[in-house]
Amino acid sequence: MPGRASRAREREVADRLHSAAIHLLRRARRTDPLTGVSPAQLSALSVLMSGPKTLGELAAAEQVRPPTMSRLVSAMERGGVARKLTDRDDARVIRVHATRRGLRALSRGRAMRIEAIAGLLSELDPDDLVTVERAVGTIEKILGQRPARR
Amino acid sequence: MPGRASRAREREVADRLHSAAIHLLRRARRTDPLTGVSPAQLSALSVLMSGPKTLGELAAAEQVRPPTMSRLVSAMERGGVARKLTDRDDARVIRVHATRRGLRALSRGRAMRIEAIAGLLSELDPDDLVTVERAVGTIEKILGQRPARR
DNA sequence: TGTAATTCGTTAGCCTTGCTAACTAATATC
DNA sequence: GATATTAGTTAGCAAGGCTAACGAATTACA
Repeated sequence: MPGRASRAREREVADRLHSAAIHLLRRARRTDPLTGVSPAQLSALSVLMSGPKTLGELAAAEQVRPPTMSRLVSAMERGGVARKLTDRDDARVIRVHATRRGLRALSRGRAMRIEAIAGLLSELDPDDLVTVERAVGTIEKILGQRPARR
Repeated sequence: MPGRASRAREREVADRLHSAAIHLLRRARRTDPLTGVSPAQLSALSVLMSGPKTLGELAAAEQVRPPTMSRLVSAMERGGVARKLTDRDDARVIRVHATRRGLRALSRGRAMRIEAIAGLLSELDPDDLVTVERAVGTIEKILGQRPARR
């Protein structure tokens, strides 16, 4: 079990990781206005890609409150990228589906962000790319456990 | 010079890196409401930590437009975490200083975010931590070049 | 020197996306 | 059947992003 020296190391890495994540995302977001679909909608669509979700599930997946997701989904429906269907067994429940148009918008918008980041990564030599890839796997792992309540 | 196969690799890594950054920051931000200082202010303060900056420099460093930074700095001044001083040689220029109170708020708020991330990192074995550390260095490097115009 | 162009920052006004509080409607419980 | 719980919505607020349009100061140059 690690002691306090390693805790300081973790903090230092955490600090730099935090800052790198912020600046990386700012960079990636610069393409968003070109998509016609907002960042939050894009992110919700990426959750819906794997199939319909209830509004509550979607809010939880996106780590926002139900009212926020409610409004977002309504905007998505107006924009034609998602549809709300009432559950047939429980009339309180809303199932949210991505439309074909939504999925197309997703791949377009996402592609632009990814392309922006990939463009940065293309400046790396192969070893560094491997390092980044492994680190991402690691971060996915630690984010994956712990479900995330506030 | 890399060909198209490596471009596909870069895209795949970019995709996962993007998603990991989003989820990591969401996690880190959960402590923000406890600080009294907003995330954007915290981030600006961290730039000012290294010394005063003009408003334009600060906007560029934070990758936002001047009006956005103008408003943010005004709010920071109202909140007592920064001060605006007119440059003595060029009266168009505003130099922004962090106040002592701002620096204290920075270390408090930042510490909470960092602690949240460090907590995640503490689940890693030493090898994985080294990998993450190296990857962060790499990402800092590629973000550092290219000044960032839209 | 005096006019025109440029630069720095601000104001005004818009949009998106977070939140909480308070509500309605539907279902479950006792 | 009354009560409690659950799912979403509505209303209203704040933060933080943007563009367009502007004022003031400085620089360039005819």
